[in-house]
Amino acid sequence: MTDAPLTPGKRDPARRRRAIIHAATEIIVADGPAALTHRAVAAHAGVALGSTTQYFSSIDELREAALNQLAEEIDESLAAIEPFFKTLKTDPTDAITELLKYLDDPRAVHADIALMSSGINTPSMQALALRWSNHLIDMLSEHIDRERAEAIAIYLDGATMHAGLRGHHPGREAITRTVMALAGLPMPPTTTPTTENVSGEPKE
Amino acid sequence: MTDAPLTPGKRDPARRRRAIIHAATEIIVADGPAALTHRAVAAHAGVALGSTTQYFSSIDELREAALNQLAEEIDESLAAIEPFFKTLKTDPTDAITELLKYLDDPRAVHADIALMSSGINTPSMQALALRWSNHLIDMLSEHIDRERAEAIAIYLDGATMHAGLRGHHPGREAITRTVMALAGLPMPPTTTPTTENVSGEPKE
DNA sequence: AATGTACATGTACATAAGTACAGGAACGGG
DNA sequence: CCCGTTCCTGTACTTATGTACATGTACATT
Repeated sequence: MTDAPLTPGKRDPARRRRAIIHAATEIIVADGPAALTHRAVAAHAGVALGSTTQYFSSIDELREAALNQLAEEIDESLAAIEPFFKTLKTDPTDAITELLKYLDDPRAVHADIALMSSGINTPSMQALALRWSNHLIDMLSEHIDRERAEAIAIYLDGATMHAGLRGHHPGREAITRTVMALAGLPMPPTTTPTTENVSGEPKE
Repeated sequence: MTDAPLTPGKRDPARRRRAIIHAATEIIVADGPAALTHRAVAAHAGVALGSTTQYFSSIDELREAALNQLAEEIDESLAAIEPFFKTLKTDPTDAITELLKYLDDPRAVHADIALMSSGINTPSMQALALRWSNHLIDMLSEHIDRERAEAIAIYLDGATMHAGLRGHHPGREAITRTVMALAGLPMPPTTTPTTENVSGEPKE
């Protein structure tokens, strides 16, 4: 379970395997699933080329293992967010704070995008790509109806893509208003007055 | 401008170039930007390998040309949708119908996803990936305020990813309700009674 | 018809990547 | 200390791909 660097030559299959998968996730997060090569993983993990082929019967299996790892991480983040949805209706502040943590985390954002990209072009990865989305919908469905839960999940997927592309998200206020609108809930009273525009007319 | 198959050996640079770009777009749409190879393009376009290297100084330039073509197509679809946004506030039916045409078109959906994927991992493609999103936001901003326009654009990006992954979109009714909620507008009166759930409580 | 130019084709070569494997090193048990 | 097993390493081979280029072909010009 330690994260110390591997000693070359030393026998430690479990840790070596983890180091290889971890290096693979970093490459995928940085450059996308298509950029994964044995040699890049070996260089990044500090192991010999042969080690990257020993634990996985093909590069596709290695990629799959790395994507599974990323999906796992996302699932854990999601589980950590879940409790905060309980107060979504009364005060969404905490739930939004947790969502922002995710959108502010480049690794999480790019991991999610890598999963979606994989699911698009690799049928066997579709289920994995949809896992976190389905999980989120299920969690939200405990508190709001399913159609709205799906709408919020879809919006957050879009927000993920935008965050990945633009390097930033729409901001706490905008996201709060959007999620509340999708949840069919009124905005909670705020201490600082909001510049809400109820009419929907353009401002300028 | 004709689309008839190319005659091998015949000299027709302009059409050949278009055929190559078109073949490249089909490969990108089908298997993603990373799957593009000169040989795949040559086979798909029915031209010699050498022809695919003649018009573009590198495979990256060919990919870029193909992605530009796809962005062009999306821009045109978007321009076709624009007029229908004028009645968004009074009756969104037509606008939603146009959006559904896009979400129901696998080529358009996968083209959009390919652009986003490229923008994620290739900085020089970011601007292109954001073009249609920005265009849509500008169009919507003519009728609703900018924050809501952005929210709708982000939701539609998410809907695009979902459509690509699941093979279907949430459905006309759900999309209509979602877009209206994001626009800050009430649902228009319907002939068939809607099963609207104003409270936001889960149904079951 | 002759001919030069621009285009098209296929081959050839260099590089990169996946994979196999032979040899060596570490570790556990005698 | 010896030895067998398991793991680690690096090299070598095969295939795929990008790219260069020599050759061939169509077509415009004369």
